[in-house]
Amino acid sequence: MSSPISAPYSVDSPLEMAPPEVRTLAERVFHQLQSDIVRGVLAPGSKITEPGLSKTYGISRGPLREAMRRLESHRLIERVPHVGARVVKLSMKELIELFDVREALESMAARLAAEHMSAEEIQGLRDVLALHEGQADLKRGEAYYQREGDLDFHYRIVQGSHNKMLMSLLCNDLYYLVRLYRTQFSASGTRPQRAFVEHHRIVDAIEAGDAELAELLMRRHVSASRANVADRYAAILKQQSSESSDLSSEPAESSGMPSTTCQE
Amino acid sequence: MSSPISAPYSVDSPLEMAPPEVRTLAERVFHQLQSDIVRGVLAPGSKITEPGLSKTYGISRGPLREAMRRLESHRLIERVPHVGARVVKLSMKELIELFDVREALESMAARLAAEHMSAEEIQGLRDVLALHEGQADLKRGEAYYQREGDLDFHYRIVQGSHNKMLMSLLCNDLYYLVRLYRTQFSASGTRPQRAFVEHHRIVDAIEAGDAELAELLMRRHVSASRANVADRYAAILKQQSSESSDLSSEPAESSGMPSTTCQE
DNA sequence: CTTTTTCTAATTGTCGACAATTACCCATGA
DNA sequence: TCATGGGTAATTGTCGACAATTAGAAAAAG
Repeated sequence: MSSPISAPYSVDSPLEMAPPEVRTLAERVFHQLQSDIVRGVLAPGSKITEPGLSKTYGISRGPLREAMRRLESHRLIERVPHVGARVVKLSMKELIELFDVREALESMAARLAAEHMSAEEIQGLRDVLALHEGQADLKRGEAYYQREGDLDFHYRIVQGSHNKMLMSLLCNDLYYLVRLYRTQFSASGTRPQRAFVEHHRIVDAIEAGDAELAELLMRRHVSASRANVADRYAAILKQQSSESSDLSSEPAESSGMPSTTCQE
Repeated sequence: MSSPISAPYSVDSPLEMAPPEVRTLAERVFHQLQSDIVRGVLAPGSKITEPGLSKTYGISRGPLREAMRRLESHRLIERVPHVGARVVKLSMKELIELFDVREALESMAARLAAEHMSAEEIQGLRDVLALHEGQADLKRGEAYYQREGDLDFHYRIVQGSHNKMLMSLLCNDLYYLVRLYRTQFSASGTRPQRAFVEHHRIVDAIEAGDAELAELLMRRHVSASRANVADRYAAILKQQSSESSDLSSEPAESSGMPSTTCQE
């Protein structure tokens, strides 16, 4: 059913990697749904119903509910008891918050990476960067490869931190959210080129073992990315409001469904 | 069944707060299990079986599995397909990692709290601190109230950050883990007194709106706490190894059950 | 006595059906 | 015309039973 998307690049990219061992139905449908949400097949804010998905994927509601529970804990869908679930739709405020958390966590990852990354890991990082730029030069596939390549870069640095707690938080909880928003707002203008430079500077700092510099550069890098995304979001929001002056982009407060409940 | 533990202090503590609205069986058993694990009723590393819990709590396996899924995503239990689940048991390395992540996240929370906390919230913080110290002076209940009070303090600062993503990560994912380890290693020596002082300094910085200072002080505070915990852990580990020289405290690598899988 | 193999029992994964709650539509009234 | 009430349909929550997989013990071979 879910044929693993054979990535056109083969530096064993951690993204879209064929799920290690999908031995249970619940896991399979979980990965399928995760992919569908992240790639925009299931639009943000759209309501998803158990009988519907049950028929769509041809499985019973049991495994499906487990998959949905996992999606909920990964913040990809939002559920309210006895009502239903819908694909998460980040408001601009929440998007900023996500990047703020990323800034704190990834700058820490960069510092640890500078301290703990092995020569092989650093070489792998450079390979990703080279591949990444090569495809960007070709100007083919536009922003797609750039986006995935960028995420690959961050992914590897987090892995290089050798901190499993950090890896779990960033790779499992936050990156899928980042990829979700990226289906909507891709980097624009001169941002990609500058991101390239920043990536190289970060790797240089890591290779030199300069933890402080790596941390600082990563902090700036994520911060710049946040500013870019905020601009894009504001622009789109402005465009939408000029078309129809409703405030449908902030359903968190008005509707009865809280976007993120802290005390459950 | 699970009578909400009526806390002896009543500044509407966010911990042990009666679950807002437990309308579904799965939620109830989730909170019950969460409490049992955190309080040590279910020992770390002990295996938990679905039929067993099903009989214990008198419910079917359906809601139970949902509760276990949620516990898994909150890192309180670890599951492997077709094998079973067991209560998480943090190794020293993982404990350090947890505190490292806390340091990055909570220092960020302190900075944001200094920027966004209202006068009422700050007053609430001071109340918690006063209550906290009053009970410590009484020397009654020993470390228990101190621990919960400390967590209350951190909890409120995170809330004061007004960053829902941060609140979710810290309050839902990490604090329960912190509480779990605290059932094993309570603060020792002169650490509680110094923690008091540090708490006050942090609140002072927040009240003064000094974001940078608040961030720095919180970073040091968590770092000091980590050092204390590491010492305690090492001491206990040494004691255990002198009793019986097996290496049972590091089951993550040897056994087939990985402690934290990043790419699932 | 050790090692391998097989078998049994227990546990997990999956399914379909029923009960409980909610949302929506329509009728009735002011 | 709008608000309010009830009723119906759909969705979610829960349960028990069956199938698939694994762990452990017992038995057989070396």
